[in-house]
Amino acid sequence: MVGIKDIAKVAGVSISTVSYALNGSSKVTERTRQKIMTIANEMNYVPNMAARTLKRQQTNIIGVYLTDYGGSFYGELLDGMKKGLELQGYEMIVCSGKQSQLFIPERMIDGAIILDWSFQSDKIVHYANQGHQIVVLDRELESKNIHKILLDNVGGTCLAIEHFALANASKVYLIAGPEKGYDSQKRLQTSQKELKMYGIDYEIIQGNFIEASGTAAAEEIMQHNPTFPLYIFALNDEMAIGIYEYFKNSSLKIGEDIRIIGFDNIEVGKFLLPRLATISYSKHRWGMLAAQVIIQMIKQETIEAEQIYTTYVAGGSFPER
Amino acid sequence: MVGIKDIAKVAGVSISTVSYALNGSSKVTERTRQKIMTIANEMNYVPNMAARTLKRQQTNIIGVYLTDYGGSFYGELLDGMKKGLELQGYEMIVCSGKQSQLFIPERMIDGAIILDWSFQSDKIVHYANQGHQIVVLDRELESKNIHKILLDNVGGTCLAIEHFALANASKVYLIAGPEKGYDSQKRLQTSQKELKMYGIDYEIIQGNFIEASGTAAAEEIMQHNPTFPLYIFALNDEMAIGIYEYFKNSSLKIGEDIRIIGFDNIEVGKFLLPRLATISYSKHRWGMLAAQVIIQMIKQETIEAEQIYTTYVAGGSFPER
DNA sequence: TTGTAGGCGTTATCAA
DNA sequence: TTGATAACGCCTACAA
Repeated sequence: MVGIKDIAKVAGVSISTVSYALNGSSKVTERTRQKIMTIANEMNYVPNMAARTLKRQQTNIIGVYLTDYGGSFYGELLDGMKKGLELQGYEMIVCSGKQSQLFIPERMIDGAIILDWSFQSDKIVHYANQGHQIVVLDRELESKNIHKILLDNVGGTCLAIEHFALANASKVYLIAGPEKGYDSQKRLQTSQKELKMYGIDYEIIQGNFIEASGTAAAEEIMQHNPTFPLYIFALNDEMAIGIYEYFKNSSLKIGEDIRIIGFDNIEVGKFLLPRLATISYSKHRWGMLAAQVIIQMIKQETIEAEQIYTTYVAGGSFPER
Repeated sequence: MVGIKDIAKVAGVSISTVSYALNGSSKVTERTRQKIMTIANEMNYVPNMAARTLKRQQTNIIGVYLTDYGGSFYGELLDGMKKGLELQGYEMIVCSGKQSQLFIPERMIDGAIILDWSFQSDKIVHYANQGHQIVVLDRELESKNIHKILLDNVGGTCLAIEHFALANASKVYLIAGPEKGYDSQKRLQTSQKELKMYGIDYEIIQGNFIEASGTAAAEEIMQHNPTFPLYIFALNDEMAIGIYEYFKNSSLKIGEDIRIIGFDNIEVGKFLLPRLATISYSKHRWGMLAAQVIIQMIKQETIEAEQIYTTYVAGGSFPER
């Protein structure tokens, strides 16, 4: 492996001169710099990250933690983050799982963005207390070195319930997400509260935010001999897709007998037939914002609290009257 | 930050004793080890990755390179890789974009798995020649330190074309993927060759493997006043979904007037109405295999060439006679 | 069994 | 303007 030492030897200068030249210091003549740069290029020199990190005590890498890589949800969000980080000269790596959580105390990354309910809150707080910078997108955590950027689940849920009310639904089935999940909890709580307010009956079916659980939920509902039209609020789109799946070969028609609203506005929702009505928000902006905030934290700049707002997207799965 | 030096001070031993104890060397008494371990835990000691890497010259991290994070394609593949790597005590990070390609020469990662047509082949070869271990999933590259695990595009394409032939199609529209992409090229070439063999007429519409290009392709086809039923081979499922989108509000029905076969068997295909007929293969196995091979390369073990085989998945979008 | 010391590749301080 | 040298935190041969 070629290091600055080798370059120094070839160029006939000392290693410190090489270092200065490569790092654009004004302490070397333009001529020596040129010479050294040329040699470095010819020798395919690339600085050793470990050595540089050890000395600098920073990596310029931000770690993003996800529960898993599945689901069609993450794409836009990650693209947004990446763009935001690139703008500031930071790299992004995407991780998942317990082991890679160690990157934080190991100082492999300068900061972490977390959207991973399997990442325990006390661990996050623990790391933050040790001085690591963390942005959480999926829980409320008040602590030094932690900032949160949350989705306005309450607003989104209210929008959805409002539509059920306008449609004069007498009962709504709520397909819930994972019990530990923040977004999931928030959506469920708000749904219950709002439905009570409108005096609408409801029933909760436990799901876990993946398609299969939506299908299972639909099956469960059907076993209860429900009355039609059936009103379903799937607390995320993936489960709504699972519901479509269940009724695919049934004589019951989505948009007529079965009326569904989802949440998240994932890409494929718009390709469903009929289109899935859902709650939307800008995942791209969410990602950009998260990137911005983690950098501001690292640079010790002041940060203003932000939230991601939602809108209602109409679709044939929930016809307007 | 607490380092072995601090632990040594507290424990009243030298730093090397601490190091030995933590690394499970047999050069310390069980008692001192216990004592040191306890202290280390109490002090929340975590080894500094940069320092350790600098010394050991390896990170135990494998980098996976993707073109982007979008698309519902990657989930299973990454989960497979992660599982395979975990089994061997390696961590996985997912990267995208030019900048992060530097992780390779910087020695941030011990090896790379590439499924990213925007990663230039000559760069890959260059890195490999410098001794870096690389597995490619999206191109044919014969070189030292490079192994490839490819999808059997030829086999899959033959399966699809065979079905068009069996259906007595007289003309097939081929919706192509990105011109630079290996899988895309392979599928297109094989399609042409096979269709010629069967004496079936065809027309190529350029796409780029994303949904929108499928919709555009459908529009283009319709402007040609085609005869029905229309036979379409979408070289990946995402574009097939785009085609569904186009005909959603049309009087033409998919599975009757429009007969489609896709490629990849992505999750959502089975939720489409009618189900998308497609070419399937195990993404999970592909990921596991890639993980296995990169580790074997690092450990200098012998590796046997492998390929990922395909099967045909029937669906209402292409009714059997 | 434990301690001393040199080195991994860079950066940065201080002299020259 | 350049060069010698001491860190950064950890590992490990060698000495005690």
